[in-house]
Amino acid sequence: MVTLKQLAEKLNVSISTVSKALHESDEISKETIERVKALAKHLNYQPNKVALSLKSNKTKTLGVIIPNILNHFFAKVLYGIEEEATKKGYDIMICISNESYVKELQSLEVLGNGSVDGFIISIAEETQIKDQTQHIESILQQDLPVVMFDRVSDTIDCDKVIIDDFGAAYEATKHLLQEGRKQIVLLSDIEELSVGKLRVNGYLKALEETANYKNKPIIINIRNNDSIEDTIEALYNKYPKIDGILSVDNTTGVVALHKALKRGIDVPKSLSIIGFSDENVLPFTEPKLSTVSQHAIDIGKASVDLLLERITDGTHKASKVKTIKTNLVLRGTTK
Amino acid sequence: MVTLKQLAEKLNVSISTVSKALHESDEISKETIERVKALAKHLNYQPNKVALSLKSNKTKTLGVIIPNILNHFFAKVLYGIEEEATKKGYDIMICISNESYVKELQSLEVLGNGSVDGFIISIAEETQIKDQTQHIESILQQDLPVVMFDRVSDTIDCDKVIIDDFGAAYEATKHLLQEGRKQIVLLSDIEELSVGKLRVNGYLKALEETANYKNKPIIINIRNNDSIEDTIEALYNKYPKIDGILSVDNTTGVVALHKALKRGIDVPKSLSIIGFSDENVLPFTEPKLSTVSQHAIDIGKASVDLLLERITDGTHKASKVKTIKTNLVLRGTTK
DNA sequence: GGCAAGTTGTTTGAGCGTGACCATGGTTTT
DNA sequence: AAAACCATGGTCACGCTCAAACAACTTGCC
Repeated sequence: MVTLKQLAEKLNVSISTVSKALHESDEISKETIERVKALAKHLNYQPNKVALSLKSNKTKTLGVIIPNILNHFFAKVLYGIEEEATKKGYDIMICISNESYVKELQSLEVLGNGSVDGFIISIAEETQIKDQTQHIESILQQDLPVVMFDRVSDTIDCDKVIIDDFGAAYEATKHLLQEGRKQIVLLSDIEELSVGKLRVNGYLKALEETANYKNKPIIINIRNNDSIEDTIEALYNKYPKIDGILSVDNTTGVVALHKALKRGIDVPKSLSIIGFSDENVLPFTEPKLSTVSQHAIDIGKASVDLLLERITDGTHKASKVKTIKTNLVLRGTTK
Repeated sequence: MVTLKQLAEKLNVSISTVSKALHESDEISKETIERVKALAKHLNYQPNKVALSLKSNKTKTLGVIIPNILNHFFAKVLYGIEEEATKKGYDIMICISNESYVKELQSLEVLGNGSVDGFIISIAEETQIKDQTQHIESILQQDLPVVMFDRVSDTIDCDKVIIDDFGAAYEATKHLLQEGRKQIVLLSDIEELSVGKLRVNGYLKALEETANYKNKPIIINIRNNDSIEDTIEALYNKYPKIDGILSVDNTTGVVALHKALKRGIDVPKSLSIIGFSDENVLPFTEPKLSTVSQHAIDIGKASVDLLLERITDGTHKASKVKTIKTNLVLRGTTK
């Protein structure tokens, strides 16, 4: 890399003259500025980012910790984060916790050594189950701002970006009820997560509120080692009268649709399905799956904006929680 | 952040004593080492990574530039990159080119200012179409090593990780021929990419070699704005006798399967389908899609290994090209 | 005309946090 | 007393920015 020193030597001026010239300081004569700039351009001088970071104690880099990059939701949030960060002149460093508490802890430690100006994190399943928060508190104590998204912890006081999981599931269930569905099942492979629980509550609330809904709520939790397909087959066998499905994750709804079609069930005439999937599954379904759209890109964007605000304004202000609106996109699997 | 200076002040010793003590130098007495270490631990001292980088001119960070994080193949490669880099003590900085040449160029420039020790890149579609390489050459000239994966450029001399796209498509086509298929269609939504072209060639070669294959090759290219579903419907209408499909991307195969089933075509009895999809689509298909497995995680891992080797050994050695083996995983959509 | 005061353009120096290297002063050994 | 050793301190450099100092002029004023 070309340095100021090298430019200075070639031009027979001091380092700071070069520095000031490149910043177009009015302390420097126009001719000198021209000479310096010409050479800098010719040699393709670029200010060394590491040196700037050391001097300013700012890295212009954000640390991002996500549980699983193979989950399309997180990939999409990451997309939003990258886009917004780049737009604002920030780089991002990525760690994937792989749903492991230890990996998450290590990632925070590694990036906490001055590598980043702040963190955006969605916590690992293990962290959420064990309700571990010390590692995040520790980062906050070092005055490094943290923004949590989607999977947040109530015990940590920091900025957060969430969707209204309760409301989204409530609204989706209400829609199924309005269609006149009499036996609505909730499918979930995210039982352990905060968002999973909130969505279940939204579903339950909607059913409770509906006086003429006679059946009991049916909640099917699919755990990591269970076969989604077998579980759903079993569901259809056990409840042949099922006429509504709310899938609160991004896989089970699609599988439920395929299995229903295979059984000759008429979707949406005799069975409505709503999922929390993303548009990426749409080419694979027919009729097209109706979904709760979570605006993952907006979640990423909002997380960056909150974090940058915090980086600029400091840690003294009260924490903000931003709720990204969801909307119910009715397609072919609902009436 | 706690610094050596702060420790030194509290302990009433010099900065260099603290530094040496933390490195367990034998110039320092055991008691002092103990005292220093105790305080360092108590205050959670961590060496400032930026200062180390400035001093050593090494960042222990790798720059990763991928065209599209929402593509499951790239997400999976990224997973492998992250895992291997972390294992080797490196961080990664991510840029998403979004298939745009300009964004790719900017990313290289931004991270090339001393932020990273090397790059792992899969070039954008636009870059590949325009055959732009100057920006990458420019990075190489700065002695920053570059490893290209999957979408590589023949005109650039650097380490590369590829799969044997030609061979994989050849082998898959051969399999369809061995099943006795008489009219095999190739589906692609990656016509413009080097890998897409190689896969087409593998398909063509296999057909050419087969003397008793009478039909002409049929290649259906689906461009960005085309509807995959409409194109495939049209295909089935135009060629009712089609009995084999090779999809060289990760979407069209699944769609072709669904459309075939809907038409009542018996898969795999009267139609075989092989895709280049990843396992993530399997829950959504029945019968399960037979695929060419690309070992994306291994590609990521190999890219990191090649890059670290290059970082350690310098840029003088001849470039390496590593080919990751594919294998044909026969599932339910082939006989 | 002479000299302080201002103007202009540049250089010097300090410091960000760290570790390599060299220096110092005190004690012990030969 | 010279040599060796020990524990610690001091200095420098990495590349950069910024305040302060400085040199060489030009003005202004009596």
